[in-house]
Amino acid sequence: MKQLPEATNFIEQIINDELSAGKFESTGNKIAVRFPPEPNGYLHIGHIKAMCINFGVKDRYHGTLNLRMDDTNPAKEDYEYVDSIVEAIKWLGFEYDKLVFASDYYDKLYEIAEKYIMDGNAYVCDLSAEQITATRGTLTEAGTPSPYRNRTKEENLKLFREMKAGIYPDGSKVLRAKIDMSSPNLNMRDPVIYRIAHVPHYRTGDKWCIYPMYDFAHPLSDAIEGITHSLCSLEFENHRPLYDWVIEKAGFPAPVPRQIEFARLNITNMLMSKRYLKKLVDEGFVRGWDDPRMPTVMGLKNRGVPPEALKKFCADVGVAKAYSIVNQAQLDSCIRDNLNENAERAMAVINPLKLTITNYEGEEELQFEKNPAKDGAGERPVRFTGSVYIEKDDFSLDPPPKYKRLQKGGFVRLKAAYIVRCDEVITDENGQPCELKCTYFSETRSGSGVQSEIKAKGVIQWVDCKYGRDAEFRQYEPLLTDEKYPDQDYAERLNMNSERIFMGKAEPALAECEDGKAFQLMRTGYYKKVTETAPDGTSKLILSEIVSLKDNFNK
RNA sequence: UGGGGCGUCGCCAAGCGGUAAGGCAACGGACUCUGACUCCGUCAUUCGGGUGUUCGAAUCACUUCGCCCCAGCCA
Repeated sequence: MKQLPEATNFIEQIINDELSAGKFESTGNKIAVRFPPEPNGYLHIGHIKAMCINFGVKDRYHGTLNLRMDDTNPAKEDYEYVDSIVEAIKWLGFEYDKLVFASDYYDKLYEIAEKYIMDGNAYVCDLSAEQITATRGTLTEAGTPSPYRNRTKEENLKLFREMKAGIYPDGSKVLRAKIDMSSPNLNMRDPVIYRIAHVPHYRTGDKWCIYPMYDFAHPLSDAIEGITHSLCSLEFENHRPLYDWVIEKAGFPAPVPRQIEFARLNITNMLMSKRYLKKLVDEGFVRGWDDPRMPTVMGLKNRGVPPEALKKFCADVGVAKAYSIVNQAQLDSCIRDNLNENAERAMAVINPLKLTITNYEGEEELQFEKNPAKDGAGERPVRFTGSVYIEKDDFSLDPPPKYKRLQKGGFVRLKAAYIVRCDEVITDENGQPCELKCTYFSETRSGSGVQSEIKAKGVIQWVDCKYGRDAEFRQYEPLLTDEKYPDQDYAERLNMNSERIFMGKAEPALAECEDGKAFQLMRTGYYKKVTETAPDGTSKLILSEIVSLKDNFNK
């Protein structure tokens, strides 16, 4: 036996233990997992954790992973979602072995259901949904057996075939597993395993009018595919006895798949339930499932978050069984960390304030370092004419203690250019500064290496008035702080500006680079550049926020 | 109330009877043509509480408290 990989979480530890105990010797010690989303919505960051766990096991053990569409509820599922799921996984860079569908197994599942009937493990029940609920008992009281529980195999088989043939209306009959109506586990009290639904399925059309339930289809799909480990979230713990029962009664040979549960991902300020995400889309609070404010994979992608940052985040967060809510700061940190390495630096001002150098004439080309965090990133030219826009925040009429940027009579360095002194502040009718008149010191030219008497504590970014371009800045607020908020607060929060738009100035380099590229705007944050072309052919430069820079301005 | 789980630093999380890893956050300090980054340092005598077993416990036993999940013909 080859050496086992070092386990990075409790699931891998279990697998290692099983491997060393020889559990999978009969199947060549092959580990097989699956990722089983239901194609009824878009994948979100919570799914990324599940994928990291599953693909992680696949990679560590050189096993296989099936991407399985868990499509057993025709009322909710569609190709739109399967396409989006495949696209999301591809973007994340995960590679699965096979794309399969639970609906591929409908025939086999049906056969197994007939076997259950012949083995006396299932029966057709005529009780209504309400009656089934009423006779299921409570947490403390046993359920009462259905009057149809002891139908003969022949009768059950005939009825089940008739259900399949479509002669009964929706809800009139179901196939139930015959287990134990007094089990303390409600899932074992004769759960429904097949229901009638005269609803066309997006893949099988109207071939079927009876559909298997999750508790029946999922374990059997796992068994059919030879899955060794079926990893799912904590809420399925109560289903595990049923999972095992279903496979056992179907008669699959060992080794049989084992279900292992882990805690799902929660992040502060991030909505992680399909129900609410769908509400945001349906009620028009966002532009779609892939809106950059959405925690969906495609939303994150559009936001400009690198997939590697998401994987790093999942690795950092780990896998355990304890309920947890991770601070969003942890995600942001992973995103910044990645972008710090990979994003070029650029200058852009969101709230422009004009700064005119009174003693500068002509124009010149200066060099701007592309990325000081990355060796060999090099420099690129920036044009400078002595008339620039700076960020309003980078000037203060009434500077707090330790203020390092520009104030009247003070000095500051224009990044990659010169140190300037503010001589005069021109204010508007409200007393707000609208233009600064400054003096520059030629010996302080960036990169000149000249030692000057003139010193500046701060360095600020700027955009040249002549060469700068108009740009639209989009910044985002969390859509919701907690999905458990009552609906009232929820609506209020949605009404606040989750997307703020500013018109500002950006240096030409930003307009000229390729779309989708991430930049760090000096002192501001990481932004993704996109160009939007209007129907009339005019295009606008948009810089949308990925994550803001950490700032210690107030220390 | 029955059953199934979980409780280790502000937030995640290692630990598996031999004397509390790591990450995020925070806080000092250095560096800096980004108040970013980087770098150095600080940050659990204690593992929900109690009681036992043991030379020795976060790890075992008992007990107690708290939180989560389950009564869909959803997954």
